[in-house]
Amino acid sequence: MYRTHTCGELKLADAGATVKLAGWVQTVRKFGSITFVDLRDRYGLTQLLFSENLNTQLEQNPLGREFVLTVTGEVRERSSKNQNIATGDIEVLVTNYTILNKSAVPPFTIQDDTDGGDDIRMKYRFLDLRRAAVRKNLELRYAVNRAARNYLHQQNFIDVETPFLIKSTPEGARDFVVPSRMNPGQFYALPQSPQTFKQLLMVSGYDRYYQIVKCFRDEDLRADRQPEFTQIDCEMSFVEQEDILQMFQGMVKYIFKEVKQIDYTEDIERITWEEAMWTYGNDKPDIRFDMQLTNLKFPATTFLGRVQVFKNTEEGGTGFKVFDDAETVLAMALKGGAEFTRKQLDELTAWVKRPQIGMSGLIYCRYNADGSLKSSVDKFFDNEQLAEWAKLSHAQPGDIIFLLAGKEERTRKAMSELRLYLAGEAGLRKSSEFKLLWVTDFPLFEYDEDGNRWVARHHPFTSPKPSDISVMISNDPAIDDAAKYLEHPYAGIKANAYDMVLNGNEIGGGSIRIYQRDLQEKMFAALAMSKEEAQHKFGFLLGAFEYGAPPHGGIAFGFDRLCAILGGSESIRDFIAFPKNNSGRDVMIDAPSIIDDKQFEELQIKLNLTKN
RNA sequence: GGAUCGGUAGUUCAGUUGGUUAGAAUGCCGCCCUGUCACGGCGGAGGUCGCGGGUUCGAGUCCCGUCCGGUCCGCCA
Repeated sequence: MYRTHTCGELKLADAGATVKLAGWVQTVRKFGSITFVDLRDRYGLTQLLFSENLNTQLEQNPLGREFVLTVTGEVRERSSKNQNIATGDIEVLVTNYTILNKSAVPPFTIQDDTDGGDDIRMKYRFLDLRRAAVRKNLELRYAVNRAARNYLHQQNFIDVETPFLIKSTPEGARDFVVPSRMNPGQFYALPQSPQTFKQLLMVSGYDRYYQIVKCFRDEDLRADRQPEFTQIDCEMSFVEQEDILQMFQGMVKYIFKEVKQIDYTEDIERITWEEAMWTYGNDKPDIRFDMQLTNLKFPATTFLGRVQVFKNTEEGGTGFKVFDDAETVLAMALKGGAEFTRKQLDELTAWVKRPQIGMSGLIYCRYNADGSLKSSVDKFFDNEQLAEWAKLSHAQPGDIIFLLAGKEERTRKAMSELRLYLAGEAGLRKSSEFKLLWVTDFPLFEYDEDGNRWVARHHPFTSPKPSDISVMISNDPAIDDAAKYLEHPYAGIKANAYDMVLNGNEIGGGSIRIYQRDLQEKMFAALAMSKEEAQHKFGFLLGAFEYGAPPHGGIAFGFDRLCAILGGSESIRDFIAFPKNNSGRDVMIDAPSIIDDKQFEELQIKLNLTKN
């Protein structure tokens, strides 16, 4: 027997007991004739005391960091206790020890505040995973997994596994493909999500399905995006949007309670996509803080019924060319911002001019504590006009108002980024505070100017809002004049889709699906997919819809991202045991890699690299 | 595909205007130490400054290219 206890469980009450422990040497503190060793395992640290009778053995078999030991000894109360660790009241007086395995000197210290950088820690991830800080993240991940399963099980969901080797349907993200040896020249694709399979399970009558499942997308990575990632994938039959929202806000609240001991009792706010874009310039707004946008000018084609503050050029304009030429002008007040120095404002201006943001400038208007207004565009606007901006953007004395002008989409995005940046700087984005939000009523279609066709904003199985189904059925999707796509009836069709947003991150998204063959065919046609193409790619689904498909809908949560946010981190890599790096590589096992000629031969594949 | 930051001792980093033998901390090795827990004290070893080219009397430092890593834009139904 290697051990009777773990390194995290011995307490003062165990004093006098003879125990065996096994674990890794964290530190050796030699002290003349006695030696202290901190022994570590998954459960904690226990101090071992080697007294002088073991010195001969220690000289012959010295201990080093990360050596694997099993020790026998007596639990004793410490003469000087350590309040910082759970086992700090006791130590184990070692009578006998065995080195089970030696260790090379690790390239970085295996401690919470390690001296290792990301690069070296990823290369030696198996050592990094020994650190309590990383282990806690994986424990949190397991807790979220357990909570989700418990909740869904209680709600009568069944976990059904779906295949990983499926058919490529190049719609949306790029597929990872796998060559088939037995079918030369043909390829499987790895699923971007089990979407069609879970819909088929609905047709099969499994009316509540879930799976915590790997999904694969061959797209560029980010701190919060990996090529293989995990979703909590769910689908239900005989449901409307409201049923789904209730069921899954219940799940998220349950996870908060189980994992973070947070009672999220308040109602989860809801906002339509259009409202979100109008108010926050973003379809996944962070609502932990206010700082709403004020639309002073906007294209007449959108947000009908809203009043523009700035006149268009045809109507005389404002005299300020930047505003007159702009499609959109947005304003946003920042609390206490009147204190900003010229240097800070210059830095903010440089910040919005970065290519990633791409604005040509930042206009500000100080609302000083004494009530006076001072703007960077004073010569174009009088005090009365500045006062109106202040009023519309709900600025108070002591605040500053920022204005951005330009093309609608870019300006919205820029202001949204500025909002998040300023809030972050002001400490309004605390990782310990959680705020959920449902975003609903997304547009069903987006217009792809290059392809002169509609593309599905969510995916092609998303149903329109019930009230928009007739609009879709009775109109031809064809567009004659690309410039006037916004006037096409399809531009206004809303999807029966919803996203769950947590602290400005999309953690889940789903929709009520199409379950009638004719509507699904109309959708494929709208996406410029021929009948033959639709039959080739999705014939199995269209066929299944003819055999009694029930109304159904579902949602998928980004499991890694949810864990990261609950753990207070920006990066999902900290919550994945063996993540990929920026270029999609696993630097520990050095994958991907070249394969043997024999493998190419079996697959009847020849390389034809066109670059390098 | 693009932007940007970084690459110097095992590790994390500093390195001034281009100028003598490239430093610190930590880790590692040796000696000392019976109550430490970030132990302490003394001593020591450890460097192809990512790689290639260029400018220069002289390059860690400047220029060009390239590789690797981080972050972001595009992309991610």
